[in-house]
Amino acid sequence: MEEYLKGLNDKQYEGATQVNGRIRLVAGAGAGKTKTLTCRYAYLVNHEGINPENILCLTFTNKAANEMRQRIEKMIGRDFASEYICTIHSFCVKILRRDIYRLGFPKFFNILDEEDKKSIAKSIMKELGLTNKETTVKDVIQKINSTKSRSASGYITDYMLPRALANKRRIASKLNPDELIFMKYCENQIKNFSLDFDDLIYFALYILINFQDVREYWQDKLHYIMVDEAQDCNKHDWEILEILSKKHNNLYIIGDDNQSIYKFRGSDVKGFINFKNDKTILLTQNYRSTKKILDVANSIIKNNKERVEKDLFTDKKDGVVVTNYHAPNIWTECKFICNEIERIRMSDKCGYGDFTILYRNNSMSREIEQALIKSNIPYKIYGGIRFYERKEIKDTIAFLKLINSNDNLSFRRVINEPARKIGKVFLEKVDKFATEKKVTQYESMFRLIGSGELKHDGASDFISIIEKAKKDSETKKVSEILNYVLIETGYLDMLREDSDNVRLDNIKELSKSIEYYEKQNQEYTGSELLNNFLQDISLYTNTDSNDDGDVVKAMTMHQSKGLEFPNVFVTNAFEGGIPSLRFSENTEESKSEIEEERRLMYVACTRAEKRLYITESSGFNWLVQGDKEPSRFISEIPENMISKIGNFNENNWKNIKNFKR
DNA sequence: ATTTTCGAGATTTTT
DNA sequence: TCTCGAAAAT
Repeated sequence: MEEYLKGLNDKQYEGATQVNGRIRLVAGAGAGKTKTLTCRYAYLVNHEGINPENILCLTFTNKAANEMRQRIEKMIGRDFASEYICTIHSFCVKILRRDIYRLGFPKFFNILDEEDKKSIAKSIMKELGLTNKETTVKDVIQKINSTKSRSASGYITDYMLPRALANKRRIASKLNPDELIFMKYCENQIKNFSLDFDDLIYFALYILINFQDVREYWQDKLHYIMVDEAQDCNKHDWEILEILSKKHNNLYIIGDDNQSIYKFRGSDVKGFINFKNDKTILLTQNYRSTKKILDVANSIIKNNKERVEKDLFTDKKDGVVVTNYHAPNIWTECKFICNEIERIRMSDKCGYGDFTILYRNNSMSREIEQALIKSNIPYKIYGGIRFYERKEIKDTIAFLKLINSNDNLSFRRVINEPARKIGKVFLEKVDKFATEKKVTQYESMFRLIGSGELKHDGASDFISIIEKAKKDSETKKVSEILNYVLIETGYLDMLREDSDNVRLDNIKELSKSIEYYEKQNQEYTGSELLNNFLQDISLYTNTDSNDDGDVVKAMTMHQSKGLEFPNVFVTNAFEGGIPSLRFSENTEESKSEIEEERRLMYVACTRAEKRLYITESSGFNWLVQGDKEPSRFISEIPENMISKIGNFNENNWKNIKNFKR
C-alpha cells in the first residue's frame, strides 16, 4: 500500500481509492474531507499514473487550493504544482483567456470587483436621473445581478454581443426602467471590456455551450474532475461541471449538506443531495473535535428540519467543557476573551496562533481588535478590508490598468490622485467629448489637450507620464513601470506625508508580488503579463496567504469554513447577531433562513479542536436597536452540556468603561 | 474652481 | 469606524 494511504480509516480509504464514475462523498465536519480528497488526488497520479494535466480539482478558496498543492507535494514527494487545482472562478478565467476572442471580444479583459460595480451603478443612476431616495445603489446592483442570474448565458446573446446591444439601443425608448439600467450596465462592461465575478462563470458557460471544439478540448483534457465543498455550488457551477465531465464521466464531489452557508450567493444544496451517482460514501467519524464540542454542535444542528440525519461521532475523549460566557457589555466580553487567551496560553504552553475568534459580521471585529491591542496580543484580522481593496493598492493598480487598457474607471480613480487641480468641471468636458467621439475618457483628454482646446498644466503632466509609461511597458518590467509612475506622479511623496508608513509598506508588498509574478511567468511580457497579473490578483484575497505567523486570528464565521483551530471563541452570539436580525421574525419564509443561520453556527462550533467558547453580552446594540438577548441557538444546547459563566458586577462594568477611554 | 472640513448616516455573509 | 455630501476655506 502507498505510504500516504496508511493514515486513513476504512471509509476514507474507500473514498480515496475510488477511480472511475460519479462518486459522492458525504462527510461531516472534521471527518477528514480534505485529507481524503488529497489522498485521492495522489492516488490518481501515483497509483493510476494519471497526468496532473488531466485532473481538474476545484476548491472553494485559493487558500484551500494552495494548501492542497503543498500537501500533495509532501505526499508524493515530487515537484508538483498543477494549475488545475484552483477555484472554479480561476478555472473559468483559463477558459476565457483561451477562447473569449471568438465572441468578438478583446483577448484582454478586466475583472470588476464590488467597488467597481458600485461606481458603475452610480454613474448609471446619474445618467438616467435616478435619485438615491427611490432607488439606491444597492437596488441597482441587485437588479443587475438578478437579471444576469435569471438568463445566465442567455444574457450574453441578448445584450453583450455587439449586434444584440445595437438592437437594444435602437429600441431603448421601449425598454422598461429595469431593462434600461441593465442595458447601460452592459454598455459599460463592453466599453472597457470588463467582467464581474458572475460573468466569469456565465461567459465560460456560454463558450462551452456554443463552441463545440472548445467544449471538446476541455472534455478531452479533463479525465477526472473533483469538487470540494460541493454543497455550495450554484446551478451554473453544476451546469459547468456536467458539461466538462460529459465525456469521461468521472465526477467526484465531496461535501456536507449541514455546512451549506452560501445560499445568498445562489448555492444550491439540492444539486448535492440529488446528485445522480454510482456510489455514495458516508464519512461520519469526526477526528477534529473533542466529544464535548461535538455534542454541543450536534445538539444545535438537530433543530434543523431540512437535513439528512447523520450525527457525527468521535473516539476522542471528553475534553474540556464548552463554555458560554455572558458579559454585561461588549467590552467586557472582548476583555474576557483576551484574558482567557493569555491564561490558556500559559497553562497549555501554546502560542497565539492556537486561538481563533469568530463573529457573524465583519463590523463586529472592531471591539475585538481594540481589546487585542489593549492586551498587547498579536493578531491578524482576516477579511474586512482585503489587501487588494485598500485604497493605496487600488490606486496603484488603477495606474497600471490605465497604462494597460485606458479604462474609464481607473482613469477617474487616479486622475486627481494626488491632487493636480483637476475637478468636476474639467472632467465633465472630457466626458462630454468622450461620449461624442465614442472614445475613452483618457483618449478624450489626450486629444483635447493635444489640440489645445483645453489647457491644463496638471493634465498635461499627467499625460506625458502615462504616455512614457505606455511606451516603456512593451519593453520594460512591470515593476519598473510602476516605480516610475508612482514617483513621477508624486503618489509616493503624498503617502510619505502620512504619519504612519503602513500604506507605503503595502505598496512595497504589492511591488514585491509583481516581481515574483514576473519571475514565475517569464513566458509572458508587456501588456499580456500585466493583464494576466491584474486578472489573477482580482481573484485573490488576503485570506488566501499562507504565512499567518504565531498570531491570534479573527475572521467571520463564513471565512472559517474548511479550517480548523485548537481554541475557538464564537463571539457576539446574541439574537439579531446570529441569527442575523433579518431572519429573526417568525414568518414562514424566514424559517429556512434561520436554518441557514443555524448551519452557520454549526460550522463555527465545529471548527474547534480542543476548546470552544460561546460568548455574548447584554447592552445596547445598534443592530437590534436595543438591549441584546442571548442567541436562541444557545438555548438549544442542553444545560448539562455547557458551563454557563457570567459576570454582572457593576464595578467591573465601570472599570471597563473608564478603561476604554 | 478646487480642496478641505465637518457632521450625519449606515453596516450580512463572498468568489 | 468609515463613507459620503454639503458648506466653508483656499
